[in-house]
Amino acid sequence: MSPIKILLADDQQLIRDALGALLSLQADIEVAGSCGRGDQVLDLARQTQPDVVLLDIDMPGMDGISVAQQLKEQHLPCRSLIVTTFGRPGYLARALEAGASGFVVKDTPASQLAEAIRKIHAGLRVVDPQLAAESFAVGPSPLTDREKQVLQAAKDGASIVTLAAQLHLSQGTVRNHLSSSIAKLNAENRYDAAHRAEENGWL
Amino acid sequence: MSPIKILLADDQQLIRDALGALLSLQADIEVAGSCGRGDQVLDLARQTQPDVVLLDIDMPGMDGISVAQQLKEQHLPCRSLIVTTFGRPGYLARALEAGASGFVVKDTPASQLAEAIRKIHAGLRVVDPQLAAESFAVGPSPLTDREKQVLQAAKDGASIVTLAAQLHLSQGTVRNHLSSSIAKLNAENRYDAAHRAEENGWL
DNA sequence: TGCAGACCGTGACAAATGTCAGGGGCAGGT
DNA sequence: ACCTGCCCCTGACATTTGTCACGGTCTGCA
Repeated sequence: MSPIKILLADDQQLIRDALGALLSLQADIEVAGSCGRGDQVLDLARQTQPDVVLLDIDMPGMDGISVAQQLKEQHLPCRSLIVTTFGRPGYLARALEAGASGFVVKDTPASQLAEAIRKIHAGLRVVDPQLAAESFAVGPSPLTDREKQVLQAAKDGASIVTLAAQLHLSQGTVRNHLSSSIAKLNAENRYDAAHRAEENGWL
Repeated sequence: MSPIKILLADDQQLIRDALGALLSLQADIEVAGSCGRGDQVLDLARQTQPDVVLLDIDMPGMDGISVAQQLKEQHLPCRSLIVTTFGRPGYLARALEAGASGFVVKDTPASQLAEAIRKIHAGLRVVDPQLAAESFAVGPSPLTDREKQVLQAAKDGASIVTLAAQLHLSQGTVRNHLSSSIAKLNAENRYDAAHRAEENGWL
């Protein structure tokens, strides 16, 4: 039987190298390539024809979930597995919608990662069980697109005028969006709201 | 020559396992143990007597910098190397003050990590050059202890009354500390200030 | 066609926040 | 003994922010 060819995408080179070393120890897994930018994955996948692509979420160029979606849409003959630091419910939901075949956090034991890759290669789906439960408990995002945008922009501590300028909106509108976000998330203020939304992976 | 014995401390098990696999490939390096909590490192170091301890900063129980300090203070016969995701100038300064022998970010190539371990074992210091430059450019933290505390507490979006209660201070005092922090950091408001302070590793 | 929901904007109000000018206490250094 | 710097508190003030009520546009759906 030929080995499972995988591709590694993570923005930290040490992690790429380390995961590569780890997975190469498995007799039935072969690392076909790796890169540190989301927008390089597609080209690399076309060149190397991997069976499974391991994707981090936080990457420059393009985030891992979008990459999974692109791989799906462009009918690349591979499946994707999200491997991320942050077990945020919203990420899981979005990843599955985007067509990812699996979702594990970076805190799982190495043996389970290899197992996950095999399962995905076999056509199964793999989802971190604890995260799945959390995801159901939290439910879907209550935020509208605009609210997401303003929270996204507010997260770093910009003032209203800055936000309004950035989004080409009036100050009043920005404040209304923020106000409704705050209400929906039971937050104390917009920063609290941005914080909570981010924790759930809704940004 | 006997191999260099190392200890791995990182909160994410997959990273521990992967780094272990990676470093075990080096003929002159041997992984003596690993753990995921800062407050377990000391005991483990006493048991396993490693030459070099690789420490992540973000860990439950105790952060990696404090662990390095403890190792130093208790005269354990080992040196410590901080291996972190975040290349923040303030972290570097604090790590060196705490007695760490090296500081690298997680996106250095694997070969350099092994080299860093060898150098540290040989008694040299290893510091990410780019980060060192940044550290000089940024300079030391301008914040007083109290200012650090209030920014720390403000970071997650709590209101003033909540902050005041947490720190057992009056609201006016909290606002004064925040105000001076904002001024020192050229920030727009306290969240912006907290954000900037965190980017520099001053929290 | 009408309705609901999301979007954009305005204006007004109350509350929270940032700023400033004080005052006093307590440590460390000259 | 004096000064300086940091801490703690107070009170007053202007600005920012959060909330609300309102009117308008557009889209999708029944």
